[in-house]
Formats: sequence, C-alpha cells, structure tokens
Amino acid sequence: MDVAAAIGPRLAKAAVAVKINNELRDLSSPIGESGTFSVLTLNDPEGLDVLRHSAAHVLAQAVLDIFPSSTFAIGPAIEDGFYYDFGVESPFTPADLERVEGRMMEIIAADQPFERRSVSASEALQVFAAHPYKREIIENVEPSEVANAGEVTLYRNNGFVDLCRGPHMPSTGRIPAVKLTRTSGAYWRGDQANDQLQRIYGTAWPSQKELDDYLVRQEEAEKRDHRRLGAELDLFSFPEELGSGLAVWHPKGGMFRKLVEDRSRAMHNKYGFDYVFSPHLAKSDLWHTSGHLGYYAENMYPGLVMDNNQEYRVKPMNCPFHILIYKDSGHSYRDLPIRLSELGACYRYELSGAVHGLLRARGFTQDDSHTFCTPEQLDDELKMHLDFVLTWHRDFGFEDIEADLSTKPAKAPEGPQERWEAAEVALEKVLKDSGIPYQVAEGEGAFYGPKIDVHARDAIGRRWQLSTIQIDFTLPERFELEYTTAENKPERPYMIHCAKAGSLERFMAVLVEHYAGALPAWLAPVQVTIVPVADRHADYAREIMVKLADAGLRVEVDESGDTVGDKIRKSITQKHPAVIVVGDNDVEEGTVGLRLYGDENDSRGVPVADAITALTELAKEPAI
RNA sequence: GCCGGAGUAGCUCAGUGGUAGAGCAAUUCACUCGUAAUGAAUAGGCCAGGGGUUCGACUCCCCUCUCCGGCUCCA
Repeated sequence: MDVAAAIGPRLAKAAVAVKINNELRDLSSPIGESGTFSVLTLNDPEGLDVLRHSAAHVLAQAVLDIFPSSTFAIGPAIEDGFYYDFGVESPFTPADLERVEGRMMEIIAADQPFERRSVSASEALQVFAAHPYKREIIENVEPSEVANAGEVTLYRNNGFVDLCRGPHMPSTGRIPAVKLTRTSGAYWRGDQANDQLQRIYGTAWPSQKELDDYLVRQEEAEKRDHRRLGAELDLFSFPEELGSGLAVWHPKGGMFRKLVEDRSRAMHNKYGFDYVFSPHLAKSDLWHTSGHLGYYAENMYPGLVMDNNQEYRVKPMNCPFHILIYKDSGHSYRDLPIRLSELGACYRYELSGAVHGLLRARGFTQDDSHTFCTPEQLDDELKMHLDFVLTWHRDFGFEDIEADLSTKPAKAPEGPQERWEAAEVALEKVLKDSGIPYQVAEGEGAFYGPKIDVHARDAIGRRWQLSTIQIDFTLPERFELEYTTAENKPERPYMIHCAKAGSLERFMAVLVEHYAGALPAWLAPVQVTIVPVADRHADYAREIMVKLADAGLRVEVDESGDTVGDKIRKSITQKHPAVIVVGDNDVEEGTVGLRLYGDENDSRGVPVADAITALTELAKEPAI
C-alpha cells in the first residue's frame, strides 16, 4: 500500500511528501510492513523544502527546454526559495529569466507527475552522458548515501530526467506559487578553482498570497537597508574618493557613534577592563611573529616601505599590540587576570566583491579586548565575558540571542591538546549556565583555538553574528607569554579575544536596520525637534530648547520658514523621537505641544516641566 | 578576485549618434501658518574617469574606478 492510499484522497490533496521511519519519501512510496509514517504538508518546513526542490527541478526543465545545449549541476532548496546551477555558453539575461519563468508556468499548468526510478550508476552515467556535472555527482556518490549500493535515483517528468535523491511533490501542478528572482555566477562545488556556472535563484510558496507577502517583506528589508537609511538620516557616507569600503561619519552619525563608544567604554570599565591604545601600523616583523603575514596576508593591506627599507603594515587586528603591552613587564599570577580593551581601528583588504556598506567594510573599529589569565581563572573569565556580551546586546534591544560553540578543527589545530579539551569544556559550561540556546559547530573552530560566536535576531528575524569570544593558544606561544606561578615557575597564560559588538560600524548598521532607522531615544542623534508655529514664537522655542538641553536632551529648533505641517513632516522623516510645537497658547500658558514618534496623537498644553519629565524618561539610557 | 547588472543635478529618476530634463532638496522673495509637503522665482551637470570609433559621443567600443545582486572569502 502506498501513502496516498493509506491516508485517503482528502489528506492526500494537502500532502506533499511523507516521512516513513523518519526518512523523507515521496507520497507514492510504499509504507512497508512495520512502517510508521507522518504526512508532510506545505505547512511543515520540510514540506516547504520539498516544494522548493520540486520547483528547482521545474526550473532546470524549463532551462533545458529553452537552452538545449546547457548542462545542469545542482538545484537545492534554500531559505525562502531555491536555485539551480547551469553550465551555459552565455550568462542569462533578465529577458531569458522571463522566458524561463514563462516556460515554468506552462510545465506547472501541465501538471506533469514526478516519477521516481532507481537505476544502476552505470545506467545513470549513460542517461547523463551530456552532463558532466551530473556524471561527477554519480561517480562520487557514497554507497552509504543510497538505499541500494551502486544505485542512484532518477526523477522523470514528461521526458525531463534529473538525478535526485528526492522526495518530490506528486506532480508539477502542485506548485502553487513560484517566481524567479535573480541570477548570479557560482562556482561548481563552491570552489573558485572550478568552472563558474550560472545560477538562477527563485522563490516558491504555498500560496500566491504568501509569495506576495514574501516580496513585500523583501521590500521592507530594502527600506531598512542601513546604506539607504544612513544617507537619508545623514549618518555616514562612502565617498568614492576614499575607496571601496571606507566610510566617513557625518555629525548625526558621529553623535550616534559617540553614544555607542561611550557605552562601550563604560561597560568595559564596569566589567574590569583597562583601556589601552595602539597605533594603526607596525613593522612587518611584528606581523611575522604573530603569524598574520603567514596566515592572513591576503587580507592585509600591502606594506609601506619607510626609512632603511623598513616595511610597515596597517593593522588588521589589535592582538599583537595588546600582547606587547602584556610583555612589557614580567607578571606574577597575582597580576592576573589582565584585561586590556581598545576601540581599535583595523583595516582589512576585503575582496572588492565582498564589500557591503558598513556590514563588510575595509576600515572598521573593533571593540576589542584581550584577557590573559591562569588556567584556574578561565571559567570565571569566560563567564564574565559571556555575561558582558549578553548584557551588551540586551541593552541595545536585542532579545533573541543564540550562540555557536566552534570546536577543534580536524586539520592542523595548534596548541596543547589538554588545553583544547579544557577550553571546550569551559566554553560549553558557560553557555549552558547562561541559559541561551546554542549549537555545537563541530570542527568549526579556528586552528588557534575554540570559540563562542553570539548571534542576535533583528526585528524582522534576520540572524546577525555579532560577538565572538575566542581562546587563543597560538599567540601566547608565538610571543612566549609567561607569568610566574606561586611555585615560582614560568607558566603560559590563557588568552581570550573578545569583541562584544564585533565591529562598531557593523553593529551600528545592524542597529539601524533593526530599528528601521528609528533609534531608541537614548541613541537618537537628535531627540527633540522644537517647532515654533510662527516667527514670533522663536524666542520661546529657544527658551524651551535651553531648558531641555539643561536636562541633558539633544534638541534642535526648526526656525525655517516652512509651515508647521512641513516641519513636523521633516522631523518624522528624520525619525526624531519627539516633536514639540509651541504657539501663542503655549507662550501665554508656559506649555508645549508634544508629539512622539510613531504616535499620531499629540498632546497640547503640556506644562514644560511635565514635558521635560516625559522626555528625559523617554531618553533614559539603560543602566550601566 | 570571479559572473552578471549599473553609474545622468545633493537625492530619486527620464532621455538620446546632432553637445541635457522632471520631482524633491538648495537659494531668494512673498506668506507667519497649531501637528506628514504654502506659492513663485533662481541657481545647479566634464552625463563616474581615461582612451578609441565618428564630421559629431551622454549615447557605440576598450580600459579603470565606484556601486548593486550573487559566488568566493571571513587565519
């Protein structure tokens, strides 16, 4: 008996695939004797993947129909959609995309059934004689990946055959809503050394409405793009004259940045860090000792050759400088932990195609710290670091926080084995104790040590990697860092790298996107706009401004000749948290009109003292 | 770096082998106004930069820079 028969026609209509003994299978699969099964619909994430993967097949089918000489590679479901990679003579144009989408619609309308067939690898190689990428996949199939060793599965619909593990929806007509979104180049198997293929991306949803909603969400995301808001709110810009990935901060953005920096310093102080400062460049010898010129050179700016042929490099990281501060004197175990922090400007030569606003810039500022401690202090130090990081994000309004624990990589880890183990145990313990959700990324650690990466979800559900807490076995070794134990023996300290925001610029970009530009009042460059109704109210407006400024608020008076409505509009489009309007009545009564961002209702005749109380409350910074 | 797309006024964009337009912003004048755009006038451009083709290039071709979407990268 197959699943469709078992569940009856009504359920079968909504079903797209089935899980038999916890394995994803086609709806037409036989259940078997002892089979337990559950039906997947488009409401299940896995069911949605089946839809998207099926849509990817239809995409490949359409492309091969229109471009018979093209070869096809792989086409998986991804977040929100799917893609398929093709080998074609010339890249797809937007017009091609329309044609392909049109052909897909015809295939969907034809409601072609997907038929599954299991064949021997040698037969499959013949089927895909003209498709080298498919052949390569067949030749590399691990016996453990298929039910019957030596066999692979094919899916056929109306003459189009694809190599695929499945499952698929019963037929092409079951795809409710699909749209092709963009094209791009992509390397075969993701390797730059391989052929470059042409990728087509698409999105598919259980209904047209959900597709439309998705497109609206994309537009929303575009509207909160920090590059756009940064220009609209006059926070920063990227003058072409500076070069790619290099920003300047305008006065409004400068105030925002100062507020973030001030908080960073205050928080580091609270958590027991000392402030240090280091230069932007150093002799290349330093970077040889640190190993950066060995492992990281391609991300560093080229050398500057100075007097006596001495070469200097701009710093991509702050670590070696902090190490030299540690090394400047001998240390007793009594001195430890030593915690050095710096808002350090770093420069990394990111690939030109990778630069992306402030999220991936070539010049940026790390809220960096390096902690040197004894093995006995490791647990407490990690606990403190994680607490700092979590508090930092929560204060800025990120509630949804999770972490990855990256453990020892398989290839070439450096440092003593027992310290790796101890460190991983300690990192996992602090994660457990913190109560935040975390995943273990096995083998994802750097060669120099394990780490915790902390991610926050923003207001529209995107996940940003922000903080990192990394243990480093390599640098203390390379710089021969030591302290003297109670037994008067030299011992190597543990070293903990930690960035809380990550890069300040990137963090601020994420804040801008999270809040869609309407920053919380304590971070807003201008907190209150005062609007005099007519020129004769300007003196009173200035009086109010002085009072608000004395109360610690950041205030502007709009004395332009514009109408009240226009001034209000400008304040709102600049996303200022509050507007105060003052007219004849207010001058007489000693009151103001108050309107808060996001609230169309205004309060009139508010006594000045009450307005100040309300606004200072609104603008209150989270306690440190 | 690679694949594709793009660069016209501060911003958003139109335009075309015969040397450039709109809206917003700016400036000036008038208006003095009570919660999302008062009106008029003015000014503003080496059409990203550099080479070529052409009688003539913003337009066609090549190179460079910058941006956008991906890939890649993120010791």
